[in-house]
Amino acid sequence: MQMIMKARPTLQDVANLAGVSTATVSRALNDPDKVGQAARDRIDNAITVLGYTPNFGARALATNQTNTVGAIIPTLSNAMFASGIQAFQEVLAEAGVTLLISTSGYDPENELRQIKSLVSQGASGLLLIGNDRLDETRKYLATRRTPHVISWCYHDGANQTYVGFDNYAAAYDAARRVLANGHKRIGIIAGDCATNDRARARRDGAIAAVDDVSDAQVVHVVQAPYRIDAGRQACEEILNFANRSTALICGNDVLAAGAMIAARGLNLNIPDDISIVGFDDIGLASVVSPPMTTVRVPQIEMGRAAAALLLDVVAGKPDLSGVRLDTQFIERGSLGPAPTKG
Amino acid sequence: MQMIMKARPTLQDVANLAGVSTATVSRALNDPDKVGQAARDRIDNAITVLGYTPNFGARALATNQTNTVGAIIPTLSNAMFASGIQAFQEVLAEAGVTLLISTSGYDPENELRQIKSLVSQGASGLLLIGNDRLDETRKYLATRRTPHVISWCYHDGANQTYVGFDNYAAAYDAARRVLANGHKRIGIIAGDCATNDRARARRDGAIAAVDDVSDAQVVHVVQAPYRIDAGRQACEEILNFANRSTALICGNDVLAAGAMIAARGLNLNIPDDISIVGFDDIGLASVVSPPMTTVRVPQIEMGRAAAALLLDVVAGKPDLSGVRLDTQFIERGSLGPAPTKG
DNA sequence: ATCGCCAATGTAAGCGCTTACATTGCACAA
DNA sequence: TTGTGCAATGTAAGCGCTTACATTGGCGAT
Repeated sequence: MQMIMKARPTLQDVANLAGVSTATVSRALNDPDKVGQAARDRIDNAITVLGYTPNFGARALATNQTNTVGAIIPTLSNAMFASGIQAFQEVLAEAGVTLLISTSGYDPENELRQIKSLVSQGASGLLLIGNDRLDETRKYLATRRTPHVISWCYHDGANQTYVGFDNYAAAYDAARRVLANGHKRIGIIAGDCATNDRARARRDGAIAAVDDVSDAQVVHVVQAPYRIDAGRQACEEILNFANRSTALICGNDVLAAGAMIAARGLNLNIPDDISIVGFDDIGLASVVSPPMTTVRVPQIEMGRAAAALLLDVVAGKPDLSGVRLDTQFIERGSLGPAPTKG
Repeated sequence: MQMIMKARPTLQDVANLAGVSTATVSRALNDPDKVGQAARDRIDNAITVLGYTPNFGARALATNQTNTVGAIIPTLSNAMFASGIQAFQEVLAEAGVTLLISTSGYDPENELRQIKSLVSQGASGLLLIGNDRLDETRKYLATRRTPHVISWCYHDGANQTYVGFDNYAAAYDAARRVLANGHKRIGIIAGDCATNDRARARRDGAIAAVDDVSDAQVVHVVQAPYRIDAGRQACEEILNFANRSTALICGNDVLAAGAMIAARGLNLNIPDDISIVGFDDIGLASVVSPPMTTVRVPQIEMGRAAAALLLDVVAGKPDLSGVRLDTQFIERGSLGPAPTKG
């Protein structure tokens, strides 16, 4: 007895089994109302018997649409991106759109490469993070008229569709809160600013806030990649100076967590000896002790909004006004009044 | 003056501009050696002038391969998955393969739906997490002969390709270490076991270890979804009993972090009054205080290995033996000797 | 009984690419 | 000079699906 190894069944196979034409099967699949009850039943049956699944390529070719969008993010290792993307994907899935995902590792060249790859893989829209981008990338996007939305940041007026928040303003506000606690000597542990406009905006926002207060000053500004150990090391550097900062404003929670470890290592009490504030409010922030004061970023909401908007943009809806979300300063135990001079 | 809005250029357009046939252009793209220098130059030029990008659907249709694989994971919100997937994606990208991603939210029905969706979107291979799966899903995979690897767990002998670790054994080992510290009364905060074989294995492994020691016992076993607040609540429940556990073994670090908060809330000292151990060793574990004793899972390595193996499986390599990775018990401050009876 | 209309279905032409096979022409050997 | 062989290129047949257009037949109106 010979086992016939049939290849993946096609529309034609289904049509044959059901005794109808391929057109009818296609209609039964895409627009059931157009097909009679009897035929529909036979078709449904044939489909399950054969285990038929439509061929994506063929469909894409015939309809000229892929039902697929792509996202290029710096890294999934950052919890903030991960949960945002999670929300993003959920909304897409509800709309029957599939997500192609790729990471750039904060490298603009790599970002362009990934963009090209995803586009040629059929992404009909793109989610991009932040504003630091090669000119070539912008040109590519423009020439192709590739629909895209930019997230995790927000800017007015630019003819771009942003779904995000104002990193500068949020950092400015956070720094104000710190200053309101009487701190005069501020240290800043920024993220790696080279190819990261959000990190820059956060740093600059904080610096500006301090500069706006006459008797306060930024004593140290260092940069470190978003890793705990980097945060710790940066913090150790800063704290080893005489007359050190009484408050540390960090580029994100991971950095701040590293800083907290460093401070503890130096036998400093948080917040009595030194205050530390983070940014993002990832899960970790509320678990460390003391709980971390930070800036809550609406990751989930941002992901959802970005998906909704991208879907609109891809569908050619004319409204590309973007969405600006609010951040919230979350005060927890790691921020306290400036120590009174001993 | 009228602006002619040319549609996306096709191979044909490139061929016309370069004065060659489409076949030659296609060859120039896929197998440059087969094309003369002169023609190749003209083609390259035409491509950049036109801004040509190959049409994915057409290529997929013609070659019957998509260069795309899919991953269905429970959630990206869990740092462990996020960083594993990150590694997974990086390896794929190096191989020129694109990743379709989807989340199931630990729901088997949803998993099946997502699998079907990704397959029909052209995924030629799948990364799946764990072993809890609808029979229908297994059947679907088998009928279709959809290449797939299963990760985040490991089993011998089954004719499945696993890339992961033995959750049961790891939990058993962790519990042994706890017992070695003299603890006799053990509490277990397991993850949600209903549709999660890893959570079950971890719970059962820990229970078995305790059972294997004659004078120790499991005093409480509760389940909680992998969320900090759930972990805290579960812990509060457990600790409110008289004669409570002296050590808590948790289904993952997030749960353990919640437990630590609860313990602190009850004014218990960790580890003097109560020891707490987690599982996964996500970033958070080393940041909390005291630092968390946990089981390190080789997330990155697992992601990379899964990608490599999936690529092989898709390519039809016969060796589907799978990869078993080791976990490591990481002893930190949250585990201490059992308190001596006051 | 006839006609017209419309729902149900079929026919067949692509969609943009790859590739087996056919053709061309040039370098080299005899 | 005439073949030969081979690299370079062209021709054209699909890949599996959608869809505009054509066809069919049953029903109500006349």
